[in-house]
Amino acid sequence: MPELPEVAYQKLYVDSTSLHQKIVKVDLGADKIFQSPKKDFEEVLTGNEFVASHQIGKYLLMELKDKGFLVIHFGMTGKLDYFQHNEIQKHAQLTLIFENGGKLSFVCPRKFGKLFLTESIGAFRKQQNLGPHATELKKADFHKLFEKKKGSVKTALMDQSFIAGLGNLYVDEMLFQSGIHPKTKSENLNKKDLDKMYKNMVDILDTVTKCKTEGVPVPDSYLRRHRNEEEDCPNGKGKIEMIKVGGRSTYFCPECQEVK
DNA sequence: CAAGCTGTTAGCGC
DNA sequence: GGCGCTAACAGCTT
Repeated sequence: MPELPEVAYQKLYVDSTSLHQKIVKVDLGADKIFQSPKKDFEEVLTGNEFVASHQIGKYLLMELKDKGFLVIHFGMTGKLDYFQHNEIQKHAQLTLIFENGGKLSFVCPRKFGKLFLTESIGAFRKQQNLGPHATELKKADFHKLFEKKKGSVKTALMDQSFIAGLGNLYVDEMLFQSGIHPKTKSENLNKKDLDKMYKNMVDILDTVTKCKTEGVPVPDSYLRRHRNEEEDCPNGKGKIEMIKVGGRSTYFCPECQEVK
């Protein structure tokens, strides 16, 4: 589920289903999900209610009426499920039962997700060493960030302490749309490259979030739709190739994305 | 059946 | 300390 646009979608989902309802019961799943003792989650959440939610990068912070936040990191396969019936999904790791009979599960089959309790957003951001949220980053600050950055541009963009919210899929998309080879060294990027990357980052995150909430696919011009080796590049010439960068499968078009 | 996957972390080497 | 690489985590899909 989880890069910035998907988490933004989960935020809307939870805002529209689960705010301002008293939690009457808490069911807890696998130990490894919980970053504080499980009994703390039970104590803090029981009788409490969500009043708002916030997002930093790939983290969703649910603000509690009686102080603090429940923080969700979705891992690779986490998602929220709000329901009224009695069948709890198979891999639910946390289920909250509200006073009105509604229930909210954090479902996470691969158990790469994490749940935290924290007192403040600032403290949590610091603790996790999170960089600026990608869609709140100003153009000038984006340029500034790259002044001191070395190594491959793809690795830089994936680094959550550098910029929070980008992952494998949308970093590939940004670089594709910007015509930049993923192995390009950050120090070799010029002003124009950075301008393009910034514009495309904002565009892509915005467009994908909209598509997600409207339930429509992303544009066919997106690499996302053609992320297979040997597939034709949506720009017309070239075939998509796969290489490893920073240990992650990286798709790009050798015709559109030159090495610098 | 083996390999790959939207994410993160630890450990190693340079 | 920074950067690159690997393995590990766990379950489902191809």
